[in-house]
Amino acid sequence: MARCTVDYQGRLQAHLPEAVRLIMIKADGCVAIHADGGAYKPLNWMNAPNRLVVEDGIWRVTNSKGEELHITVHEVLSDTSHEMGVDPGLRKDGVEAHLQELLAANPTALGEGMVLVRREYPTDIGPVDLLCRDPEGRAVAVEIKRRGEIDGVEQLTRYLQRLDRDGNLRPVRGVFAAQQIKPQARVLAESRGIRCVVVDYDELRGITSDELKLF
Amino acid sequence: MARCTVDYQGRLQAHLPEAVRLIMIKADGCVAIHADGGAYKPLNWMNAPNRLVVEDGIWRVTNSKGEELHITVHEVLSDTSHEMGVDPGLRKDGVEAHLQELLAANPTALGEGMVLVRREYPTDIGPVDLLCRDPEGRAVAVEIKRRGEIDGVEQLTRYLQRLDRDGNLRPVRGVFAAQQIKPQARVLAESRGIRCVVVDYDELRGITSDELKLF
DNA sequence: GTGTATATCTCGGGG
DNA sequence: CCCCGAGGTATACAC
Repeated sequence: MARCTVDYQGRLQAHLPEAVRLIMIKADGCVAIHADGGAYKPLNWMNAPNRLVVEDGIWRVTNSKGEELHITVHEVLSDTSHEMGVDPGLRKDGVEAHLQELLAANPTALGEGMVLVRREYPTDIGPVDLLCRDPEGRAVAVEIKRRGEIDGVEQLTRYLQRLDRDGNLRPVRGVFAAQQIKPQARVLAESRGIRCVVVDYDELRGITSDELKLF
Repeated sequence: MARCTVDYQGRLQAHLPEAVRLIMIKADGCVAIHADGGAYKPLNWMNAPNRLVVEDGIWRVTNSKGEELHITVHEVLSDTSHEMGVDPGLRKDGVEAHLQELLAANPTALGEGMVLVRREYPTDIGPVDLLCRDPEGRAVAVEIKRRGEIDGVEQLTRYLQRLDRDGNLRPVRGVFAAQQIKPQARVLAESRGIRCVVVDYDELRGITSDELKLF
């Protein structure tokens, strides 16, 4: 805890007038300067890897990209340090990757008789989440989101344009699959002939468990 | 500082096994749980506004959206508190808004004889950064970015489609202006007839200062 | 409140 | 190293 003034120069310029703040330095060397409010984002920071030099009450933090953080410490109110060891890390469930796994295992949730060709089907502008074939054997590109917004429709549109150049696939239809689809995104998708599918994560997980029980 | 176990349920599910971590609570009530590394982002957090109830060594943080953060505190290693007062706040320079100001003051940096019509020209899907007229009086929509990427080209494309419906403006040309333009973004822009302009922030600032000196 | 755009976004994965 | 995509994105601002 210290009364300090801070200047950052790098991707932009920023200045913090003198005030009392929390300065946090982690084991990897990263520095964060927190005010007493405003969510988890610090006012100023410098990520690892960096170099910290303290001289005449001024902390100069620099990195290889030429960014500089200068902390002028006017008064130290408290200075504590703790050994913490390695953190075992965070386990997450329910992100897009899981939705993709579940849909890859249950492509019929995207439409009657749908068959998976492959996940992360590559194009020269990035991979399509799923490439499938419908019952008539036509190619279907699937973009999966947790929350379906306009950006996702644009992304799928770019992939469709790309895939349509491939004679073995053309014509490629599009499916936009999400747990929730915003009205604007739905309008844009449907105006481009892209079918929207709302998927239920818990239901999908149930189907997969049921199948596992059956076999 | 505490040895703790953490569970979050809300927009996803997440679990943190027992370990020593820093638990930070700010004046606005927001909670952040930090490991000793990994930049400024906490492992888990709950933003303000929320409600914190401590009972039997379990901290239950809930908010109105139905998100829940449970911190099971096994051992408290240190517990400190500081009064900090109100922070005077951060001054920034060099973000997109400043680039927009500078280009609005110097539209000729976007092309010979370019004249500003207005900043933040409204459309029904959001405001265009700048609307200008070229020397022949034709409308030019300008999208400004610090770093020009594909999303920005898509954004400008949507605006151009919208603006082209207006008989007083049609046909509207597009200019994509950024301090740096990624190759993919340039290819996409130019394939859509959008002109790319790389602008130098410092040079632009210099021009503006020079003009101020002249008058 | 939704909708839109920005961010020193952060973070991770793949070439 | 850059590029690209996801994020409990957060944050600000307009409607």
